[in-house]
Amino acid sequence: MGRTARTVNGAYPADEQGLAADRERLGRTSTAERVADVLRDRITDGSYAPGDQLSEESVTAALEISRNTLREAFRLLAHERLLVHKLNRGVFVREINPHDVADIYRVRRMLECSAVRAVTDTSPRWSTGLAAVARAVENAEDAAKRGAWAEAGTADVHFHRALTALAGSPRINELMDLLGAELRLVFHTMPDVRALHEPYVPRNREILARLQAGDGPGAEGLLAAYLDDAESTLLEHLAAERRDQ
Amino acid sequence: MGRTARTVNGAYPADEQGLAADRERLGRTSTAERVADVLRDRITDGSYAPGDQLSEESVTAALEISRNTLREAFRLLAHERLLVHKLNRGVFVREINPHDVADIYRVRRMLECSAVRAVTDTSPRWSTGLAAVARAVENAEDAAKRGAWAEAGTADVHFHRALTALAGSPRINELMDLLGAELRLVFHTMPDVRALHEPYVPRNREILARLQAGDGPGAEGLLAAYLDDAESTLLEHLAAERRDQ
DNA sequence: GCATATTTGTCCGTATGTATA
DNA sequence: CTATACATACGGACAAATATG
Repeated sequence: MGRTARTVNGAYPADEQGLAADRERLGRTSTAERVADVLRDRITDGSYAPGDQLSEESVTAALEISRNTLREAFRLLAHERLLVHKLNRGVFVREINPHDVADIYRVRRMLECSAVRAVTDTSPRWSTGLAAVARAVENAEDAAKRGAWAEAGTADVHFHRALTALAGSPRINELMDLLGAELRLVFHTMPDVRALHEPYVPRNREILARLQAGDGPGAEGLLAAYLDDAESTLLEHLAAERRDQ
Repeated sequence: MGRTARTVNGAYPADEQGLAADRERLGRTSTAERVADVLRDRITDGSYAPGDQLSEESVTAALEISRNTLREAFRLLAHERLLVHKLNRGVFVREINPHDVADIYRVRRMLECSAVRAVTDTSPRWSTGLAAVARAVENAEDAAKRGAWAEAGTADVHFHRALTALAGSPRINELMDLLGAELRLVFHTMPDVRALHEPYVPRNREILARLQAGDGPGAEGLLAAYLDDAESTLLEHLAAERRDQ
């Protein structure tokens, strides 16, 4: 997750004028934001399942905070689409439906393909960005070798985030973080994480190779195929799960 | 603004499972959201200028609401990037800098060009979307004829929103709404709104014509040139304004 | 359908911490 | 350095909506 790159206010350092002053404040967060961090981890690691209600009373008791503070944290996570706020009923862990998955991949196709297509040569302009992509590929390969498929999934999210980061846009990076967090909600319901991630490890390596050769459009073709396949896999799984219930 | 299309929770109807139940709740909003609506209007119409602080005390007194409720509204608007939240200092109306403008246009180029390029024929698949684009063009032409340049600016925002809406993605639509609101913050500092909008009215008409002919790539070329020019104009204005101060 | 219990929505008062003149 | 103003966070209270029996 690129979340660590964000500052206290959710903005990226480049957005601010006073960089030095910003760095000084980097470690400081409000209680609500720290609470949101805790809850976000619980949600993305599956401790809270999609559809679960987070009652104000239980969470305030567990974390020893006031209701007002917790409600601010809820707002933050609702904006990240990890929680849904139902008026007078409370907040619930977001449930991703097939329509959401289709839209997430629609957006990813637009953003990732645009970013990758712009790579048209082997100039050093892309070198730092491609280094991040390469690191993600290596991490995925390493995790796959060790059979750590959850870790491979994380590396895969990093890989795609690094691809869109080639565009150099703070707003796009932030959006990709949100989409990645949403997708984790789905990944967590998948029974066989290995089958989900294994095929994509070598394909990511191929995409990287094209980019390193300065062939953005070629990489775009592979990437589009990748995204279509990944979307189909998730949608089939969701349909199967719905039949079971 | 496409804001009217959004439901209480900020999600689009298509995101939810129970559409009927959703419609029932469409009119209902929390106090915090109604407060956010009021403040949003005040910000986008310029009553609050960029950089202004919105102190909790003055706003709670004016609107007769509690600080807790106001703080929830602040969170909403901070997420829309209309306010910036500075820890222990309060909330301020967002000030857009050149770096922001460059990024906004970078994102717009990616989204709008992708959406437009996908139009490859004259099939009815695009007809409803293109009708919305056409309406925006007509509204802009009508406003220009009457010399209502602020209105023409609004129609221009609608035009571009309608272009990206061709992609059919709720998430992209929402993102464009946010970018549009941010851009209004800049538009409002421009001294000559006529010079800003007038040249683009006929260019929008041209883009529409290409799309109606099923020539998405052709429209994309015109659109890219449009966005480059608009970005340059805004950046030059911001630079000039900075010199004045 | 009704009455009750539970939970959220909203407000207030206050104590503490932080920034700025 | 002090004083002032303001934001942060807490806890209690009651109203309003919802869920449950």
